[in-house]
Formats: sequence, structure tokens, C-alpha cells
Amino acid sequence: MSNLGRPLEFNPEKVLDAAMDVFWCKGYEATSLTNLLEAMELSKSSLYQSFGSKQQLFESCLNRYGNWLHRNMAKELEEASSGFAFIENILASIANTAQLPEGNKGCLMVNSTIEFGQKDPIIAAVIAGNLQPLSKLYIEAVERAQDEGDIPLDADPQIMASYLHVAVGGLRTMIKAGADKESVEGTVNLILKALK
Amino acid sequence: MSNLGRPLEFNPEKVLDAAMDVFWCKGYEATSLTNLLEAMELSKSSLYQSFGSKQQLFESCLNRYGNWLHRNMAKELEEASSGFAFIENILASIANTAQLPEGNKGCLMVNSTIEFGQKDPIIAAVIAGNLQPLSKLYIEAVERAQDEGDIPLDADPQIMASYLHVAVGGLRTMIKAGADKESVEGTVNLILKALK
DNA sequence: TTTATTTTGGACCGAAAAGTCCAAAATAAA
DNA sequence: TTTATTTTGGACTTTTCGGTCCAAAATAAA
Repeated sequence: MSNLGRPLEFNPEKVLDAAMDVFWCKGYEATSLTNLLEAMELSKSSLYQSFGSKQQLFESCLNRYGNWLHRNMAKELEEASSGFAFIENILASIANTAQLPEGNKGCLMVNSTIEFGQKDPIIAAVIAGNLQPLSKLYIEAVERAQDEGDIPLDADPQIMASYLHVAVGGLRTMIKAGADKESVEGTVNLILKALK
Repeated sequence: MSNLGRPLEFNPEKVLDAAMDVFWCKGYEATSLTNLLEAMELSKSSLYQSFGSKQQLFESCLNRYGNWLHRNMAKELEEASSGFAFIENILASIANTAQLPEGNKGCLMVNSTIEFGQKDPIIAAVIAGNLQPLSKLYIEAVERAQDEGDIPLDADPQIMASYLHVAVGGLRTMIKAGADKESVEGTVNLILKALK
């Protein structure tokens, strides 16, 4: 709004990314203020001044992550050679994280869904608000795949989208449990075959 | 071992169940010693004497939960009218928890997989050790369903078992996110159709 | 009844938790 | 240069964290 006063000494987006990564790796409860301050390279007062509280910072991170995810997926859908190829790509890229540090991080949205569920209505709403646009993308992809003849026309895109949501959540769980890449890929093939 | 000394004033299985429920509802990091002591109705020294530490207590709870789950599922498989009916029942009973407190609790094994992943090797081993017998049950069920003609013979039971594991993890995530029963049931139907 | 063994309640511990507060510093506008 | 506005570092606070310790209590065996 105003340009007055002492300017920020940090880049709000960069420090948000840093905080996001900590929450992503450790989960909400397991990350302490100290963890955040070290990663963000901020003083305590700057954090509270700019982000309100640990929980509000977490909400900001969830939204940032959700936006980032949606942007990426929307771009992938746009650039995909077909609706079905998009779905294949999404699941394959998840399978590629098996037994890697990235696979152990999982998906911040899935992690937070499991950690919070409906315990805190505000967090639940933030998650739901970020999940819905992703669902829309899945529906779009399925409809496009139906147009292109890769998915039967009698399938309900809404249910198909839920099915994909389940696949993503389940694969991330499987990978967190330490599954190797081959079995994840085999499972992905089965998941995809079911759509046809 | 020995019968000497003052006898326990509590039932170890009962207090373990109480602890299990707290971890189940809140997750490991979010439950405090105080939460546990209140639920178990134990003094701090009794807890440490009998269960070692918060983490060891958690490990005991995981094993108890895993055994309980395996026992239940083995019984259901035994009593099921067919291998495929067993699979249907498992998924249906998960769908039935949608929008109920039980659904928000989810599955302690799934919750812990997401919360810990591979962060702590001991916990990871405990989870893996409890997951493997469940996998075996899934494989058994699939093989039986193949014998009974409900699942094609060219399907790999191992991959099918992973697929079911993914389905369970994903459904629990979906339900934790607040999905309503109808859409979960629709999704379950799609998951099952894919097996045929 | 003594002795050995075990459990129990509660005091106690240092560390770390999230969060508050304020004076000093840094800037833009007047 | 003054003034208004904002950020920053860090001291400070209260509460809770997981965990230890020990004397008292309760029992079985000798």
C-alpha cells in the first residue's frame, strides 16, 4: 500500500518458500519457530510482523504451494499431447520420486490433509480451497481424454477425478512407506489401465 | 517373568489401547505426555517404567494396531463369501467412515506413514513390518479371487496388492479431506471395476 | 515377620515451545 | 532536516515439553 518507512530486508516470496520447505519436510507440528527462523533467516519480530503467527504462516505456505501446484499442472495439461497423456505424466512424475528425498517429502497438500483432517476448520477450508481447482483440472483432463477417445464416454468425469485424487494420495503414501520404483510403476500402470 | 513385588495397578492392554487412541486421533507430534497420562490414567513414572519413552510407547501402539488390523482382516478374509467380496467389504467399510469422527481419525498406519515416512528408521521399520503381513493378505485375496474367476488370471497379485494399498491410502486421504459418502462410494465402485 | 522386588505418586529438572515488547535503525515524504 | 512510518534485533515471559529421581507403598517368597 504505502511506501513509507523502513523497507523490508527480505524477499517475502523467498522466505515463504523457505518456510514452505520446512513444513513440507517436517510437517506442521514437528517444525518449531526456531526451525522456521533459521530457514527463513529472519528475526522473530519480522516473522510475526509479516506473517502473523506460526499457523497463519502455515496457511500462507499452503496457499502458495497450492497455487504453485495448480499453475504447474495447468501448464502441463495445456502442453500435454492428450488428456490421457497428461494423466500419465502426473502419475509417472510421482512414481519417479520413489526412494528419493523428494518422495519422502511427499506432497504438502496430502501431508497436511492427513495431519489436520478436519481438526482445525480454518486449515480444512484452506486445503479444500486449494484442492478444488485441482479437481477441476482432473475433470478437464478426463473430459478431454473422452473427446479424444481414450476414456469411455459413459464414465463420470467427477468420479474419475476423485479416482485420480485417490491415486495420487495413495501413491504418495506408498512411496513414503519406502516402496521401490518398479512396484510403484507397476501400480501406476494398473491404475491407468483401469481408466480405459 | 517373576511374580515378585508390587503388582501393576493397571491393565497394560487397556492403557495401551488408550494411548493408541490418542496417537490415532492427534498424531505423534501433536500428542503430549500430558495427553497420554490423562487418557491412560497413569502416573508419569508408571508410563516410563512400563513403556520406556514416548517414542517406544508409540512403537508399541503401532504394533498393537497392526496386529489388531491384521487379525481383523484375516478373520474377514476367512469369513468372506469370496476373495472379491472381501476386497469389496474392506473398501466399503472405509467408505462408511466418510464424514464421521472415525473417518477423520483415518488409519493409524496410514497416518503414521505420512507423518514419519523414512525420517526415523526404527519407526519406518515398525511400519514396514506391520504393512507386510497386510500385503500378504491382499495377495491371498487376489489369488483366491482369481481362482474364483472374479479377477483375470493374467493379473499380477503382487501389483494388485499394491493397487489395493494405494486405494486404501488414497481413500483415507480423500475422507480426511472431508469427502461425502456418495462420492467416496462412487470412487470405490470405480476402483473395484478396475480389478475385473 | 523379614527380605527382596517391584510399582507408584509427585517433586523436580533443564530445555524448548510460541509469542510479546520495545528501543534502535532505516527509509520516504514534507 | 525534520517528521511520520515501518522494520529489525534481541531481551523477556509464561507455559509446556519429555524425562529423571526417590521415598513410600505393596506384594511374593523365604
